[in-house]
Amino acid sequence: MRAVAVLEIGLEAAKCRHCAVRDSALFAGLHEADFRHIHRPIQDVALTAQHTLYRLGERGEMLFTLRSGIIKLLQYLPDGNQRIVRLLKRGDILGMEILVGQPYQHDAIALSDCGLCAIPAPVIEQLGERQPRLYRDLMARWQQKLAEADTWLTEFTTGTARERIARLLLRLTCPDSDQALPLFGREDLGAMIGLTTETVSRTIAELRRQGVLRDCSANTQGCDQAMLRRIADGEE
Amino acid sequence: MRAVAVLEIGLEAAKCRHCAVRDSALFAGLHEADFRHIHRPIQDVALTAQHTLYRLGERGEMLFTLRSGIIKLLQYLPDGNQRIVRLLKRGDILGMEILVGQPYQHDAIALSDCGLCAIPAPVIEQLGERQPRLYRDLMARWQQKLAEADTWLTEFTTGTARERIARLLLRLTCPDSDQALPLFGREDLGAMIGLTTETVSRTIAELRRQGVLRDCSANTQGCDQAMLRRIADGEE
DNA sequence: CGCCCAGTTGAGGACACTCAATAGCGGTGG
DNA sequence: CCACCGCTATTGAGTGTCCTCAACTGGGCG
Repeated sequence: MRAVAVLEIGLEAAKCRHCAVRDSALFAGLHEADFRHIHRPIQDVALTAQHTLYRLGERGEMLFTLRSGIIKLLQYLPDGNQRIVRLLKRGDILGMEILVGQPYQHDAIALSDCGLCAIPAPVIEQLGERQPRLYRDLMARWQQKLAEADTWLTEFTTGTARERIARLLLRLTCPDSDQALPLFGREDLGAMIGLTTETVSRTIAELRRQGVLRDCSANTQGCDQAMLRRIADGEE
Repeated sequence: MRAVAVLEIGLEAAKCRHCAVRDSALFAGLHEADFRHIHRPIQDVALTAQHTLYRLGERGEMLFTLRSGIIKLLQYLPDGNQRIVRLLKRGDILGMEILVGQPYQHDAIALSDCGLCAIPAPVIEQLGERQPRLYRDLMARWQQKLAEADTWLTEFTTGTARERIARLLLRLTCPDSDQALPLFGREDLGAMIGLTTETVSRTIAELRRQGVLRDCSANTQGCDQAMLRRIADGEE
């Protein structure tokens, strides 16, 4: 399923100044004057759930800021199995590898409907010359992604299925900081923590029976965070 | 075991020009003139096997270039178990997180005797102002580490013990590109791929019985790379 | 010589995987 | 409107792999 659903709408760069995610986004540190030096269009992209933004190995010249929605980054094993190596959420950047001359390193697929900004790499390079601070921000982003990757590795590949799922649910809940969490497909959940869909399904069903999870709405679950934390730490 | 074995020898920065790993190291892109602007000492550090270079959570101001030896980066699970998230080899940089104001993110422990250069963070910042290219190199390094982390995740957390160990052995062999590979302790091997020491031991013993591995010298093994590759891909 | 540590091997059991059948939900077309 | 289809989630039974606990081996070193 290719990115047929990508809508492209040319935008004045000036709009970035008032972007909903400007503070958390790449341009947070820029001054008003800097925006005048953006000479190539930054495009608005809408990506519907299940569609692909880019594929592993493609050479592109765009990087993306995620304004809304959730995107998964996929890698593949020799045997064809796939593994989700990261989730991206509001404010995150995708495709930074373009800046250092590499092709995209993953398949990027929307888990929900998404809104993004597509930024041509040359724009970043131009801005970087006037505002070296942009490079520091970029380095900080890379470092953050690296730290996340390390945590992902330690948390989601060790311990029992029950522990891993508890950790995953906690991590999916935190961003909103309340107790609601959207449940993705069992297959996706499995691909994040290295378990089969059946095991994920069984474990989640059991958590529900024990009252740790409660149905809220269609795809949302309420959860007992304290209990999840105990399970995650192997105390239960 | 703290870094009691660290020997520090003040060096003239000028020596970096003739460093054994200069081409592959951080300063590869610098010109002769740039070296005159290094005003703080870059120190030579020797770290013996099993000793700690820095610990998770410490605030330091040094980053390090690894000239020789191998270093493991460790993270911990809530239950106290540890996981090796990355291996560093000749030419790699440790502690880059210092540059973006973070404390060290891992325990860094030598797997073999190591030689390093300790570079104060301010030196990088000074050089970066005259040579923006340094920032690009740093970004490329971060990206490379991130790609490695993703591969590590996909290769070493999926499939049977046999497959994972084959993949690990291949990855440990490749750097030297011949067929010799140093075998670390079983416990370390297990911490890299999420298996117990017993399972690692059993699997390696079996590979030896099948002739895929042969004893060479004390800690070195010869291996049948073609066979390992078949096993790694799940064909055997 | 005997201790200590790392690696090896064994037996038993728990856990997650595989294969397979069933249930629930939404959409489509008669 | 309802029957049918396809897809996902759930559940079950049986098996295999890996973990746990424990004993044994062999080399290095005091």
